[in-house]
Amino acid sequence: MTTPHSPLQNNLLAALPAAEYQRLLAHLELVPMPLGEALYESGGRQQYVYFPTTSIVSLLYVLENGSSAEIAVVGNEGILGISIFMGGETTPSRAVVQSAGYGYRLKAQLLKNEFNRAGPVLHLLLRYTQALITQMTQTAVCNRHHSVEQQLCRWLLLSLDRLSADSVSMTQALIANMLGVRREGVTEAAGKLQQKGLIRYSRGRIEVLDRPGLEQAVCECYAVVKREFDRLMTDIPGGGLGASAEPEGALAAAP
Amino acid sequence: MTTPHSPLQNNLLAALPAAEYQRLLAHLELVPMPLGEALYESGGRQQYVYFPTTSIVSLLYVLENGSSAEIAVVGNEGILGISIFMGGETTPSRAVVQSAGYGYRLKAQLLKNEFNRAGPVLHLLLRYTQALITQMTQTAVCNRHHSVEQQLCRWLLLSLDRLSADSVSMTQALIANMLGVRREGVTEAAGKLQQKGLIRYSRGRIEVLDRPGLEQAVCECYAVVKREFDRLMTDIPGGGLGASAEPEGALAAAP
DNA sequence: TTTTCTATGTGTGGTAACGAACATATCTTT
DNA sequence: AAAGATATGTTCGTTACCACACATAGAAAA
Repeated sequence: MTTPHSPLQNNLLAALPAAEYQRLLAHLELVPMPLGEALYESGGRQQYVYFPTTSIVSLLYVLENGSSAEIAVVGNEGILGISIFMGGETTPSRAVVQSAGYGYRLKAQLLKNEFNRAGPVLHLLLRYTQALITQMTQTAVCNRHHSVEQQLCRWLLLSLDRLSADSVSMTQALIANMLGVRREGVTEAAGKLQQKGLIRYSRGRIEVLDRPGLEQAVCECYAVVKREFDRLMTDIPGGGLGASAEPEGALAAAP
Repeated sequence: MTTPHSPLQNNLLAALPAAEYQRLLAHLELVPMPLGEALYESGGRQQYVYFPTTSIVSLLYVLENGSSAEIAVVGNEGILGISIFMGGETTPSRAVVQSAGYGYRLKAQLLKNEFNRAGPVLHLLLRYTQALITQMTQTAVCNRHHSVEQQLCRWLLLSLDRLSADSVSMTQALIANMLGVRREGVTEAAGKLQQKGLIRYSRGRIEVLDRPGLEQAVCECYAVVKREFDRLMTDIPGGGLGASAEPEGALAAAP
């Protein structure tokens, strides 16, 4: 059986005005994203940006001693490779596929050109980036103040939102790696959640049995992130920062 | 005695091409930034953006239970109010003056207008934002993996860099609030650093005695952040910092 | 001076997470 | 069915940080 794939499964692409979408469409390339694949390495130049549709990708920072910490999760709501348009070209973090699936990729230069038209694409990407920033900062806060159990809840809910599903394939060891904690810590936390009847766990598959219950158990960090994404990524003002459209200043960068 | 103030003490303003700087200059308003003042509240609409010159400002997230965590530090290298041009208008965090001093403020709408010209101001601000993102993500990593002592070192070095000084006025209680740890934890960590002869501490004043030693004691996080700031904020393609005094062109982006 | 803040140092006991080693369970392969 | 691999569960001693209480010491005010 073949699932029908469409770039519109990615919310950012789906939010583009028709003209911009049409311009990009021909250059979007469907690619499988197998578990564990590294889309970007720390400091590496990025040839493509990725728009996940059915996959989830983690932004990870790997310490010198080998341990790691997740900085953010990106799924069908977002894009990988923000440093392309932010101007830095690279970042010190890695991007690793955390849940296998598909996505579309686009040559970095093409996105840059589109961004430099200073139109709706720019505004959409910047709003997304701000939402991503919120996720990152909330990760910092959560790392400081909340228990492994709470963080597991947050991670689960954020991941499920990005998969539009109620179960995720992921071993406890992998999750521990993302959260930057011990595998045993995840086992213990997951055990507690299971006892409470919130999830069911079995060999690399987590099913959420009681989503409202999970949302009860999670720390405030989840809601903060979710609220910001909702606020920033819906109700996008008609393609203009503040003042109404003023194409006079639009620049540059020959398409 | 009157210290001479100039907007050029802020690196972002100093990096602007002459034309852009001239446009903004008349609207820049010198303001004192007293210790503890909140420039922005969580979720509050922001009327101004701020360019610190001799002050440092912390971006803080305050939890429901009242404890807090610092997300980033902004000094004379940066700007406060990135959500103005990113498009979200607000953020869930607060901005609190951590070290008293001065800065220049600018009406939010004026910066927005300048940003929307999609010229060098846009590129400069986005590069700065990317550097800030690195600081935020590294904070998340550091919170997860490093000791209070290491984090104190990082905090000290980042703050001193932003003050261009070798001492900072700050009680241990305040620092604890920033780092999101107990005051006693800071006392203990500071005591160790003092024993090692790296700093001298006395009633709200920290002097760095051995900066190389501090850089030895700090975790990798400091270097990662510093390196990114250096990389992104110097050698800006198409004008500004690091480049020769050639304010022309500037429209970057198209190689 | 003495008093009164405020800042810093210290001590005690509790807890969450850690590192390491090991036990059990389930899936895959032969 | 047996063997092997992988995933999960459990235990134990250790450590870093916590919360709370309280002691000391500078600075400022009386």
